Amino acid sequence: MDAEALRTFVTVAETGHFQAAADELGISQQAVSKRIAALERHLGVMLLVRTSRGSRPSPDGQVFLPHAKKVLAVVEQAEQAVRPGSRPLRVDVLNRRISPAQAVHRFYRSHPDMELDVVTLSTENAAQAAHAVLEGTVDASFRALPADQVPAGISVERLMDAPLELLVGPGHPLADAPHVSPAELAGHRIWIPGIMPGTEWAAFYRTLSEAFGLSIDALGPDFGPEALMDTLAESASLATLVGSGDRYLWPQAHDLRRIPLRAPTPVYPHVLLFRSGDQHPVLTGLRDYLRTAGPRTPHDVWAPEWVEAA
Amino acid sequence: MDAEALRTFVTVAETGHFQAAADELGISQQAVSKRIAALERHLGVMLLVRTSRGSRPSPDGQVFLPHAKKVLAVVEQAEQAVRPGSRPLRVDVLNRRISPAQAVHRFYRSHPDMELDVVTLSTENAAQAAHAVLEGTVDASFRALPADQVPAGISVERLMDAPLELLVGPGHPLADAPHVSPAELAGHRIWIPGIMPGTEWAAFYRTLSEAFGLSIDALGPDFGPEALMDTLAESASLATLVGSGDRYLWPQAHDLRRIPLRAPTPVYPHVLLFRSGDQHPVLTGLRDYLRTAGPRTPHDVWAPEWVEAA
DNA sequence: TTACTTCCACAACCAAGAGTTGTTTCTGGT
DNA sequence: ACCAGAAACAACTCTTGGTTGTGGAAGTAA
Repeated sequence: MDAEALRTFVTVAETGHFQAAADELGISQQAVSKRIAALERHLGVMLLVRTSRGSRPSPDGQVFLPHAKKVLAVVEQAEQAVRPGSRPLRVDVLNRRISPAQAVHRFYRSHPDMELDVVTLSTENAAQAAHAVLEGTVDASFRALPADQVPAGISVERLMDAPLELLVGPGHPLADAPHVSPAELAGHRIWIPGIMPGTEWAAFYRTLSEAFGLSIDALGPDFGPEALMDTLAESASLATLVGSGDRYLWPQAHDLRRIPLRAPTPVYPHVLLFRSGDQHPVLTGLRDYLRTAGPRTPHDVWAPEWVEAA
Repeated sequence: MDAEALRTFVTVAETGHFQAAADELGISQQAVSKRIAALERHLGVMLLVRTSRGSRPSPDGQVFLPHAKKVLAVVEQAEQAVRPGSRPLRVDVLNRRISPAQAVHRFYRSHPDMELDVVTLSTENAAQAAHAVLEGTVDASFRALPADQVPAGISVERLMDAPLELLVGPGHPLADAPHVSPAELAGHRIWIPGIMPGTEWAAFYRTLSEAFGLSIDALGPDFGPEALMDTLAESASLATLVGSGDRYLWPQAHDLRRIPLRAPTPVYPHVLLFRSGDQHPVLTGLRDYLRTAGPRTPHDVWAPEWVEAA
């Protein structure tokens, strides 16, 4: 029992002619004849009375007609329920303060009709996030997934390189530097509490420290960004790294300084993961937006080799 | 969008395994895989999450699952609505007194579960009744249709030969004869009021009268069977012909006599018309019943040559 | 009647689809 | 490292649904 057969029967019943139904459906009269014959054979009853001036439903056809319409309506509802774009796009971000979340927010403000939800998966690492995308728990996820860990069925697009900035208190030796190079950071203590082993951002900071000979300290409990900033503000030697687009609320209150890194500029490569072939219009809209209207990446950037090339 | 595809999806969702669904549906695992893939391609979304321990519905699949079940239920209702046997069989008879109506009545009494309606079409003749059958207005009709007038799509089965009997009043010369041959009726006036030209029974009586040299008088208005019997009872010369199984209520009250015709026995050949391939169980039941348990036809019968042979 | 038109079914053909078996890949458990 | 289970992929066959061309039945007009 095929929906097209039912649609054909309904069309013939409504037009009264096989040829008219064929025109409406864009097929030949003979195809209509075959479809009707197959449907009648399947049901075991004659649905249409053929005359030399057209066709009309037989008594059984009159009984069947409303049922056929009902089936078509229910089928339409079923397709509508899962049509790509019928529900908001679910985008996963590591946390709501980092630059991808800000970019998604900008996208939403400029496209209010594009429905989306920003969620934060409690996944261990990028590979697990990729699985969540694959399973449909979320539709897309901003991660820094190593290129050789991209599972089948997942597409990646490196849409945002977030330049790193040094965050220091007013007593720090670099507090008034207009910018600083990664190599100049060697010897300074960089403290990033709360790094969880096995995550892709742990791997990012490890690769970064190895590339420039930095000492990045991940020890100590993570009491949250406020405690971190309190500590930074009072310390003359501690510093931390943040993304230039990250949204921290109170740096001004502590007189903290953001010092851009240059020559080269280390960037955190935010890669968008999504199901290959996903046709959700908000997904394509978001990708287009970030590709064109996203923040401009400076020249002379550094990123781990293991991320997918742009 | 095929019902089988939906059924496959529902089965996989319920069993959790492609192979289990394949077993349940009686197809191969690969066929299930193809059906699901085609459905997902049609809808544009992924419905099932494949793992190494089976499959479960994705978020979109969970949304789609109840819709799929709904479609299947509505399809089942639609098929049920026109399933052969789901409505009473409509059988047309010339009128409710003649022997086919009586036989159908006996069939119904011995098979109370076989639902049927006995109707009387106001059609002109057998050819029009055949059209009514073809169009589904009725499912079957007892007629005496000439073999060369059977339209395409109509099957015929000669199920009942109704022997004719002479109906006379007590004063008629043949009133006390145990039986009479058609040839002996030559010279007697046989009066059958209400014969309508163009009907197949008019043709029957014409053929009969020509075959045996009878004078069958069709003149005069038809005041109904009661008036006919009144007239017969009072006449010493008038006679009429009735089927042996016909049900006339008051012959005894008028002291009318039924004289069987023999050597040969003229029979009215009641042929059942029905749509070729009609699978209505009551139709097959009725045909079986009449073929086996119907009234026995005497030897040495006469019938018009133009009816279909048994 | 005879032609002509309309409407649908049938026949032959062709490409796409749906089924099959055999094989591969992936994953999780031992 | 190996093995077992699950689903996908590949190659093939055969059915199906589409096409074009044609034919038959019924109404219509000359």
